[in-house]
Amino acid sequence: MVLPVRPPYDLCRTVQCGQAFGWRTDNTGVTGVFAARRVRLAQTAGGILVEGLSDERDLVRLRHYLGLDEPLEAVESELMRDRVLRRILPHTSGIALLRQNPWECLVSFIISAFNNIPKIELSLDRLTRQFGDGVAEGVWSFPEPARLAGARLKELHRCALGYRAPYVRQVARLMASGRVDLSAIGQMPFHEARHALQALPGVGEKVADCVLLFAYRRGEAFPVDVWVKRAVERWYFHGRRVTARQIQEFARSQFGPLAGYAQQHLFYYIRERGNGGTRERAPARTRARPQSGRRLPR
DNA sequence: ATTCAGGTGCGAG
DNA sequence: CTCGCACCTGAA
Repeated sequence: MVLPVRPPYDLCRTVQCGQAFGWRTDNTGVTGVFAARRVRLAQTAGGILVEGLSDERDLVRLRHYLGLDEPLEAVESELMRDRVLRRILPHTSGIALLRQNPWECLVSFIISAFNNIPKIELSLDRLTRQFGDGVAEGVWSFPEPARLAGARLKELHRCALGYRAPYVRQVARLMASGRVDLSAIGQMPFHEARHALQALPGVGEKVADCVLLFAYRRGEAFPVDVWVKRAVERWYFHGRRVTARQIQEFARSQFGPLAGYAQQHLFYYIRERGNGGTRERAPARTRARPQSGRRLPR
C-alpha cells in the first residue's frame, strides 16, 4: 500500500527529529508500532510505502498521524523569510509535525526530563513490554493509564525511570480516575491547555509545550530545551545568554503560529551538525541579527 | 571512577 | 518571581 505525499515531505526527518521515540530507522526505511501492528514505512518517489497495515481506516489514521496533508511547501516558504532558517532549511526541509497520542506523548516527555535519548527509548520500551498489552508477536500497545496507575513503584523502577517513576504513576492515576482529561485539555485554548498540563507532576514548561506541539499540533508551541536554547542564543542573540522566557517571547513574535516548525528545524539542525555544543558559527557564513530578520506574519 | 544527558520541583533571597 | 541546586540511572 502506498500513501501519496507532496514535496518537500521527508519521512525520515519527520520521525527522527525528536518528536517521537518509537521509530527505528535503517537504510531501507523506518519501523515502529502503529494501530497495534508492526509497520514498516519507506519513502519512495511514488509516496510512502506501507507494510503491515491492511485496514483502510488504519491507513487514514496513519496518514493523519504522519501529517501527510500538511501544506509543508507553504510553511517552509514562510519560514524562508527568516534569515537563519533560510540557511538551515536546505538541510532540514521536509520535517512535518506528527499528531501523536496525547497520553503516550505526555509520558514520553515526562521521562525525557534530564535524560538522554537512548535511555528514554530504553525506558519506553521496557514500559511498553512490562505494562502494555501484547497485541501480536513481539508487539505491545502503549500501556493505558489504569495499568500504570496500578503499578508498583518497584515495577516502574525496573523500567529505569529513576526519580520520574512517581511522576509517571501520579499522572497515570490522575488520568485513570478521570480527574484529568487529556482530550478535554486538547479542546482548550492554548494558554489554558498549557496551564492545565503544567499542573501535572513532572510537567513543566518544556514538557507541556512538547505535548501541545507533538500531540495536539498547536503550532504556537515552542519547546525550549537545551539545544534550542543554544541555537536561539547563538543565531538570534549574538551568542548572549538569555532566559527561556525571553526565548519564548522571541519565538512567538518572530514565528507566530509557525513557531513549532521553526523549533523543529533549529533543533534538528543543531543536533544533526553534531558538536552543537561548541562555538560553531551560524549556518553558512551569515550571522543573523535579531532585529534584521523580517517577522513572519501571524 | 567520573561525567553527562531533550527539565522539574524545591527552598531561599 | 527569579535563581540555584539536587536528582535516578545507563552508557561512554
